Amino acid sequence: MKKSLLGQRMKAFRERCKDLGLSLTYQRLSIYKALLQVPGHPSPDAIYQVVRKTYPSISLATVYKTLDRFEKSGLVSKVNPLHETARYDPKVEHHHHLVCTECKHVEDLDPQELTRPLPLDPRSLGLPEGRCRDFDVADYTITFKGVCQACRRRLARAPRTGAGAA
Amino acid sequence: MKKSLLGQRMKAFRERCKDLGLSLTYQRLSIYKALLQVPGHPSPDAIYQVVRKTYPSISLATVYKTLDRFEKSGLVSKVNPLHETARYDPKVEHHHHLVCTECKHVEDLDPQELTRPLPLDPRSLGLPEGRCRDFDVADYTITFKGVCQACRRRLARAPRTGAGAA
DNA sequence: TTACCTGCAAAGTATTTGCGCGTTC
DNA sequence: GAACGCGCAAATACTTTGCAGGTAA
Repeated sequence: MKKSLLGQRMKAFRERCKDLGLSLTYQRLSIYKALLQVPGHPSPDAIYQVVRKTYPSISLATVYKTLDRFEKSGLVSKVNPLHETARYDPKVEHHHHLVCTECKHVEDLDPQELTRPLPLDPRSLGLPEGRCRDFDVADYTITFKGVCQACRRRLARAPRTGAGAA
Repeated sequence: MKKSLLGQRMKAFRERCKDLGLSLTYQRLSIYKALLQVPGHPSPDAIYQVVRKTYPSISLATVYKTLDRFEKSGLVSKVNPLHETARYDPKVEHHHHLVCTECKHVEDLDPQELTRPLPLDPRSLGLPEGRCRDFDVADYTITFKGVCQACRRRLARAPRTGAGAA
């Protein structure tokens, strides 16, 4: 990442934090900077290892807490999973998933069910040439995120209370 | 799941195991059956809880080992993640991912980069009516799985040895 | 000054592993 | 009978939490 762009992003980050009422600490600044600089979507530990070089006293717990704070504030996104633990599916053929963001329930969706069929071959999906050259793409899956019927009903009865909801 | 279909699937499973040289134990049979019966893509623990009702002496470790074995044999698929630990991304806008199945490296792909643009609204993607009614879909992400350039090179130099590769 | 944030250490949860006994083939 | 698979318990990995002292605003 170019130095000027990095500076620009860091500046935007500072402002965003201010708006959100988040204190600007060197830990937060360096964690965010590491996230911008480390390619490939680092894990909390990977970020910790990077930040530690500059601030040896930082703790892994702080990195976890901070990333969680950032995510809840919409400053970063968690690549992962809608569900953190392993989940298995007896279906091994190419298919997509509907995941409930509330209860983590997962439903399968057969590609044939799509009324606007998509090509099976990921290359035909419009991946730019350059990316295909770098990345030998073998397969793709669409993950639809939403709220299932049961959860919608439950939420309607007992909606999220307080002003906490971002 | 209808009883007849279940029986049919179990039969196919037995045959598949035989072909693969996997011993047929009641643990494996009941774990696979639970996977077919429990909706929503159960976790190892959820499967354990189900199987335990019938075979109280089964251990959770066996469930883990068995599911792993099944996955490596192509009998089941892991819904999750290409990477088990948390991974963060500074980008919060709607975007897709390219994930290297070897090193777990993740790259972002902007929807605009697709030469064949897809609608932003997941409903326009051809989700069948019925599913939309049940599931209030808010968003979708495409995950392209493949092997990155660095890993391709590495594999070319030191290809997977032995007959283990399925 | 005061509320917010950090580091530490301990706890919690998820998953893996080594090993001796039991079962399948 | 030999190879394979199982249950147990301990180990490991990842993540969260409570609290006392430190820091930003």
